[in-house]
Amino acid sequence: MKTISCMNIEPETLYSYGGEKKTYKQKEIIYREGDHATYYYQILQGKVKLNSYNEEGKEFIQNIIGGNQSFGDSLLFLEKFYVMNAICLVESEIIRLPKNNFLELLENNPKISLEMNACLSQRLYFKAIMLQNMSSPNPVLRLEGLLNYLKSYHDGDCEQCFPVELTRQQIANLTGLRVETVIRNLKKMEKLGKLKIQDRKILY
DNA sequence: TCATTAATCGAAG
DNA sequence: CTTCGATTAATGA
Repeated sequence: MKTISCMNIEPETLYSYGGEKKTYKQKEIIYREGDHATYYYQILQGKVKLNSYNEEGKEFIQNIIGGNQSFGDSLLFLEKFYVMNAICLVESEIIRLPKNNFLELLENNPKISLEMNACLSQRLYFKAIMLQNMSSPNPVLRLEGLLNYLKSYHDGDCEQCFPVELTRQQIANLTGLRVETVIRNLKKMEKLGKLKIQDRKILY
């Protein structure tokens, strides 16, 4: 399984185009739903959550991303507004580059531009798979879909040693299930030998 | 030690 | 499946 390194531009390159490093505190909001997309963001360290809320006020997490990954970039080629919020789960170091500078960077660096295409394609691909799994009425399938998705970001090739660093609540918000349902089905999957649980840590 | 947050469980709808 | 209520474990001030 190939690791998704979506995207990882050399920090030096970003700086030379006017990128600036910024440290966000835990729970700090990077941008909100409805804001204009004006920056390209790349995480150096930390964890960022992309979420939105449904009409009942329940949180739905679109994704949780970590080091060396970018976000907010899919809208840089359009004149649209964000459809989700970006919030730091922990203190994070993030480089942000103004939209126009980013586009200029791509123009001058065909190689990076190509990577960008590959990156966006890969996201579309996994989004499609996620969508299928998440629309399943079977909770085990939803969980499996999410776990496969998360694992695709992971490097190792070993069986059942990929640690899922999410709380049960986050998994619930990611799959649209309730915490209890997540817990119960995770146990069911453990019995089926699909994953292991050690000290509450999920190994997939 | 007190308070808060996360994980679990059992029972009912 | 979800909701409710209650217990227990883990973490931090």
